[in-house]
Amino acid sequence: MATIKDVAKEAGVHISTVSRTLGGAYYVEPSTRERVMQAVEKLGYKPNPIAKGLKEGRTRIIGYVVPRVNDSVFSQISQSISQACVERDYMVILCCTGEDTKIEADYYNRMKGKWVDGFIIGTANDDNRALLESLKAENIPVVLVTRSIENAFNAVLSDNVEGARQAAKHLIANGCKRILFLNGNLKLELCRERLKGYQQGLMDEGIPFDQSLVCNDIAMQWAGAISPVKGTVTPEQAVAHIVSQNIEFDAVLGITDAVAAGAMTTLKNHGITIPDQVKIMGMGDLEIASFTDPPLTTMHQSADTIGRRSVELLLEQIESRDFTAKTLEKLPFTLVVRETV
Amino acid sequence: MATIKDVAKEAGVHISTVSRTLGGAYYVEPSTRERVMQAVEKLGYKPNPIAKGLKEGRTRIIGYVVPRVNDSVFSQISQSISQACVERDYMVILCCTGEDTKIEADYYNRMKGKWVDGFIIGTANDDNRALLESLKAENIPVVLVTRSIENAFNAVLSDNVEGARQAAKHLIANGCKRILFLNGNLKLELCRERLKGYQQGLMDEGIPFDQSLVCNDIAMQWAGAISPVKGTVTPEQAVAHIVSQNIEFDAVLGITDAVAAGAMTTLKNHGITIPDQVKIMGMGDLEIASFTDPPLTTMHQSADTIGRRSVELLLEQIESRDFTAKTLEKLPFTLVVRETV
DNA sequence: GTGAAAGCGCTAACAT
DNA sequence: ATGTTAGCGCTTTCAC
Repeated sequence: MATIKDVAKEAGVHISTVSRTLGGAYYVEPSTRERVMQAVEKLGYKPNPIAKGLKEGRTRIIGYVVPRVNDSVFSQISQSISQACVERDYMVILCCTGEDTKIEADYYNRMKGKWVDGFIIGTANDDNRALLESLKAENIPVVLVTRSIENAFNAVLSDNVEGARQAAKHLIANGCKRILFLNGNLKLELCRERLKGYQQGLMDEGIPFDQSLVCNDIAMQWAGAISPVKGTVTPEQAVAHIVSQNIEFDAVLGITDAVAAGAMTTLKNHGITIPDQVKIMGMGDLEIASFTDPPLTTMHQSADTIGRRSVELLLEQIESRDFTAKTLEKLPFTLVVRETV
Repeated sequence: MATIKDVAKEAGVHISTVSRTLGGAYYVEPSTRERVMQAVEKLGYKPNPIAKGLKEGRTRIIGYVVPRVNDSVFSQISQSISQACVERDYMVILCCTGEDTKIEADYYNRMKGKWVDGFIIGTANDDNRALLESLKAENIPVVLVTRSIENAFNAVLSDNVEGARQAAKHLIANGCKRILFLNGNLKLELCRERLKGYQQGLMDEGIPFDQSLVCNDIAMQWAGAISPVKGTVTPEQAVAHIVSQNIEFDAVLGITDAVAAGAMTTLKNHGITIPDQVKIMGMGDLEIASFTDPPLTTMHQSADTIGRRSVELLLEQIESRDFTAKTLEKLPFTLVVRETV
């Protein structure tokens, strides 16, 4: 690897001249510049970003923290984050925490300061809030994705209340009156919000809320992707339980597509026809939604936009060196009608 | 952020003493060590890995290059790579190329040398071979995942020939004689190998190979994940075409689960029953395989193992500074019988 | 307009 | 056993 020294020698100038030539913001004699550029070309010189970062106190690296990338939503978001960063000449350092707060704490400790210029974080829940607060206290730029914590942090996510509300209303508009809501862990603001939206949808249409139609703590991801999280129930188990209790319902709203798909499987196994006897909706619109039978009607979440906006927001802060802004961007869901409603 | 200087001042020693205390391999007076450790604790000091890397010429970062992370296989592999690296105190820098060789070339140029200690690469195809060769020529440790290029590079991947062969044989064992093989782009060694395995399976069982039962250039991923790749056909289109041509077949082997699932949808739309009239198999055993109706019989690929082994192999090379080893690890597929065969 | 030199945080060879 | 110092590759201030 050629260094700045090699280039300087090759061009017969001092290293600082090379640095200035490449830095752009200085005037160098055109003929000198020419020679330098030729040397750069010849040696295939690329400035060493580590040395640069050490000097400048900036690295053009961002830290990206998620529970797991093999989650349909995060894999989509990761993709768009990666692309957005490539375009802007930033690097992404990935950390999958598996929702383990210790691993996460460790990562922040190692990365903050000199390693990364800021973080994009997809792990926000009630457990790691203190961690996030301490990042903020140290003035480290942070953008949350997919999840938020009150209005305390920059975040870009889907409008969960509104999305769930529209889902409920779509179901009701199609004649449903008793909608089973398969929810995740209420530690996640996301789950609390979707629950709220579900309730609002009911209320909008004058349908009474029935607590026995809400199941919490459903595993939100495909079971194969993760070792089962304790305190969690598969959608299949939940639906089987509900059915065995003879609780009446004419629709299922899954907090994610995976949940809806799981529910669908169990329903079909019980000989319940979809959408005739029970209608189903998911939220997310990810891969499986198009492969279930019948294909799943769901609320489409713009994962790409979430990813792209999060890096825009973060880099804006980093580059302006202004960490005071607090933006909460809520992107709309859109209804995708397939065949389960 | 506390630096080594701050710690030295706090402990009343020279910075090199701090460095030695932390480095471990040197003897320092226990009382001194004690004071240093207390200062470290008090200040929450973490060595700056950038400075360290600059000095040592190593970064404990590995570059991870994939076409896209929002691909079921790669998202699984990424997850296990990330975990394996966390355990070993390495960082992962992610680059999604979108199969764009220019982006890829750029990334290597920027990263190699001082940025990363080595690469894990999931993009190998006939187009970027020169790029990979040049990495090798520069003595940069590389491990290929999921794909290989002859035996020219370290690689860990599934045994594609054997996997496809077993799939074909399983179909034949279940009475199939005319197996439609929906293949991807032959630029990928992976596709060439699976084709070969398919043919071997046929041969093993004395079934004649019929070229008209092979479709190449099928899009291997879920269409929603990516903008359609040109020169590519969806499995749905391919099957519709075959059916319209009245080509007879009693089974479909999809090069991936997504392909098999797409085929299944089209068949069902044509009123063909599965598995009665046509049996279906995929390869990979990823999320969608459990959600199709009927659930897909497929060859399970151990994505986790691929990820974990690839980092083990890479770090072995990096840490031994011996880049001459050439390991080609082929992991077995295992048959997962569900309901489409 | 360009060269010299300091310094970013750290490690390792060399003194003491 | 510990302090001193050079140097990793780069940017930037200061001279000339």
